[in-house]
Amino acid sequence: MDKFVIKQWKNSENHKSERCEIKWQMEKDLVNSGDEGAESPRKKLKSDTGGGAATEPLPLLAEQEAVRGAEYSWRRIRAEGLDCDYTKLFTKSEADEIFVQLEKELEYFSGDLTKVLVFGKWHDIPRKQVTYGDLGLTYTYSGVTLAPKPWLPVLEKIRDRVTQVTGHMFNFVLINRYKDGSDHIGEHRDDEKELEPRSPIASVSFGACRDFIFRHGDSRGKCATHRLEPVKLLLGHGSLLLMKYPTNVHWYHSLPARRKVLAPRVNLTFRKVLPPPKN
DNA sequence: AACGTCGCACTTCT
DNA sequence: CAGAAGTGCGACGT
Repeated sequence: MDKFVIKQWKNSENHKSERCEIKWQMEKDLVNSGDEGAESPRKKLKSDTGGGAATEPLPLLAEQEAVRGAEYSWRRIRAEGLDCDYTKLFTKSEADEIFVQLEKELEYFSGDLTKVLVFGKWHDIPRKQVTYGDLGLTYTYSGVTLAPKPWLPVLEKIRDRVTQVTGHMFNFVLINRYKDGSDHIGEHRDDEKELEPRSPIASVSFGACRDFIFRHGDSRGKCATHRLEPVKLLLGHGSLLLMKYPTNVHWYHSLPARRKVLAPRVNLTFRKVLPPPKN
């Protein structure tokens, strides 16, 4: 399966580095991404000694324990107004297979749907994007309205696993593909008005392991009113990050550039989108 | 607010 | 240890 993944990747159009380097990185990413947990292994990342800190070692949450027994171990990520749970959703071999299938079957948006409107200016987004979900829903984001394509079996499989493990149902998924470490997404909150209020968002990742950073809204800028440390996670191959209310009220999140990452990552954020208002 | 890019200061790597 | 590379984050835009 690894060979298949690597072959698949070598046929991809987006890279400038040596093939052997890419192959090596891909192997490394896939090997490393299986069990890294939510906390960065890098020493510079603060452990929970300090102020707004974040992570405790793996207690199981009662309701999920009832559903899945000890099969999934969860890491709670907590800070003031931040409430997330992280677990490995798929085994490495399951995740490898799904990743190959996603790379083969997903059809990303092109043309106008690859741009966002900010301050009256159109920008190409530094990633690829597509939405799938129940037909009739729409999702509007920075000047672009995205209509979902119909569910694919592989997406239903992921969605159903998320439901099984979290007890939450989702009718929509926004998919972002980061071709390498230069692709990224800036700080934002998922506060679109067509999201069901207080519903959690389930973020499932495949491929390269990437840093993921939360910053408290009031800690940003020159006149910050709070001084909360950013909360930094690593999102690994086959992982699930469940972002629960009220995380998205006060915390911004981003996937920063990581120039040394050479392999692609595909991220799926499952959401509960309200049906369009009747007119 | 938006959410991207840019520039600069700082840190980490080699 | 010094220069290069990588990162964090505020400023800016319409």
